[in-house]
Amino acid sequence: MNVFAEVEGKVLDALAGLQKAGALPEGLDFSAVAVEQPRDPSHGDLACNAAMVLAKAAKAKPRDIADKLAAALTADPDVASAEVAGPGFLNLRLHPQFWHGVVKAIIDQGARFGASNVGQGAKTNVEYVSANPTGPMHVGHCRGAVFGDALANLLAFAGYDVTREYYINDAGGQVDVLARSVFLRYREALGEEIGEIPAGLYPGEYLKPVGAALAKEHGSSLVNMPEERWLPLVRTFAIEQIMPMIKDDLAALNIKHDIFFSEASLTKGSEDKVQAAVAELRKKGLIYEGRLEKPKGHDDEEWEDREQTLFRSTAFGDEADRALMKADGTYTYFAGDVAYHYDKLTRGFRHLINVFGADHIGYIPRMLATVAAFADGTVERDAKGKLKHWHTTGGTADLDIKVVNLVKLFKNGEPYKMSKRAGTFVTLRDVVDEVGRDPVRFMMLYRKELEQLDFDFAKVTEQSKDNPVFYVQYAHARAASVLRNAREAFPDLVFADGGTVVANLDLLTDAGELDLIRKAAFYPSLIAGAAKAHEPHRVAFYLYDLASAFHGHWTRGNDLPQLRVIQAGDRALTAARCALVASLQHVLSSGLSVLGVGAPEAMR
RNA sequence: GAUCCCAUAGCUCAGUCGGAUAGAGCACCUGCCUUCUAAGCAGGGGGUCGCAGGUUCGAAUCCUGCUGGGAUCGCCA
Repeated sequence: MNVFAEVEGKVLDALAGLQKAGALPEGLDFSAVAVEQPRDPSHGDLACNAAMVLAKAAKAKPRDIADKLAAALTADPDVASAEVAGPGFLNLRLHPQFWHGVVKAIIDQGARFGASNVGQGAKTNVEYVSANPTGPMHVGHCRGAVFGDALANLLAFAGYDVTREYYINDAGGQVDVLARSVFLRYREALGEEIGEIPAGLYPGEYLKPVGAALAKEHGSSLVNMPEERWLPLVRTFAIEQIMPMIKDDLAALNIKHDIFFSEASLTKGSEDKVQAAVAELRKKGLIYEGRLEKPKGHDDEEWEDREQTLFRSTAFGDEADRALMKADGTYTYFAGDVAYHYDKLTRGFRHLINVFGADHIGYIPRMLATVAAFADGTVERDAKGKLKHWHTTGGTADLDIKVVNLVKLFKNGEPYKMSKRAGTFVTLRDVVDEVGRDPVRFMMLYRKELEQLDFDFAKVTEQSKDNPVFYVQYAHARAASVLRNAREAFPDLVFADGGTVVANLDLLTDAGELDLIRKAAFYPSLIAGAAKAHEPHRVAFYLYDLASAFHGHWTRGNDLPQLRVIQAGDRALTAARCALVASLQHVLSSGLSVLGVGAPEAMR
């Protein structure tokens, strides 16, 4: 049940009626007609902009249209009043019974309340984390991981068919460095004195067990092999050892991907997927042999001007065409990504979402170009040819690139500097272990993803109203607590029977109670809007607002005992209020689960 | 050099598809605990939405040009 959609339906019906009666011309575009929550409660429960957006096309004054619309809507049994205000707003008030119906719907639908079908089951791929498999995850990966996961939850809840995917960069130079580092630890494990780890190799202690495991499996058989023989072997072994570490780190954040896609697999086996993808682009006339200009702003002594295989990404708003082959004849990283995205498209995904760190912003235009090229879509540009958005439109599939900004670490307000050398390198696991999964997840989402985020180790574990995580979880626990107490006061209290409310909700007459219902009723629209915009942070802010309204109403019961949920002498009223509290608890719990944050029954 | 992001209260930030008198938290001031969890709540002061134009019934929101802060640039992944 989405009250906004429902009331919008009433408005559209009324408009159609006016057209039939000749009060409005035929052929009007109603797509801009919207029903929304007015900011000022004195403007009613819901407001509609129909008269203003239709005035021009209908060649009528907004207030005249609004007057006719108001008259038509007043006839609706759910509508208590319809008033015209301001430049032509239509302010609607609905009967309490309508709002009571929302409580019934929430309890009836339970965890499904808020779920929608805006996604229409469209196959959607969310690629996130994709950290290099060279060691445990560090704190820098945290925000993208949580964001991607919450976005995937949100989209699934809104009716998209979501696949969570991780692209393993297991083919480039970095994994060769990993293999050499592990080989050193392998020799160490066999008793060799290896001394200081040479510059350019990974010094981390976490590679010691990997080296030891390698020694256990192969004994000393690799020691005298030439590097070209042991390297591929050790590389595969190391990645097989490290990916479980990464999966463990993700599990600590409650993150589980459906697919781990190996970059190396693109060129392994019988068919070369990179070649196939490039051939596809060539068919579209987007591959050519040519030269690139030397990049500016770099002291690049190794720059070599040569003819090379290029992808014409400038056709889609990129600032330069992009190389697909290195001088040594191997593919560039980008070529692999081209093939990877081609693969995603051939797997039938309609929507692709990539979560990038802010340090990869420069990579965005070429990825948009790649997907637009394969899917015959477009990348919107302004009059000067510059990129307007970070998503493609049209075609058989689209790509949206979400960029998460930096997280600045603090401890008690003091910047917490990370340094590998000083030993204050912070792993993701360190953070989760120190503050817990819920605070990490909630705080990472309590900010628009593109904004920088301050994360204070001390503040996020504070048990006070200054900590939004605690504040929202406390509201849920408080709801659970009052329901427990109500059952104690009335041991056989029943407010709902198998999802059907049996309490008499007509007893919910207090303005604060109705306001809480109105806020809860917004949840389905909030989910749909956040999902369409790919913005999970809206859910976090909504939950904070809802929690705040609940705490406020609760405390009013201090001064006005007649507002308290549990009324010792009045079983029917207690039951009705318990139904309201239970519905709020459902919404809080649902929103928290979209964010991947726990909803505790008690805070102690 | 080029490109991108950001700019809203003293601070940290929300602001739904362009909607009415721009919101919240912190901090500051004033109140509320023999009470269903005060781990909380209510009230108050605080604004040139960076600047200048434009679009329109209406702009924090869209367009153009500036200013300030941050990031990125490769045959690296």
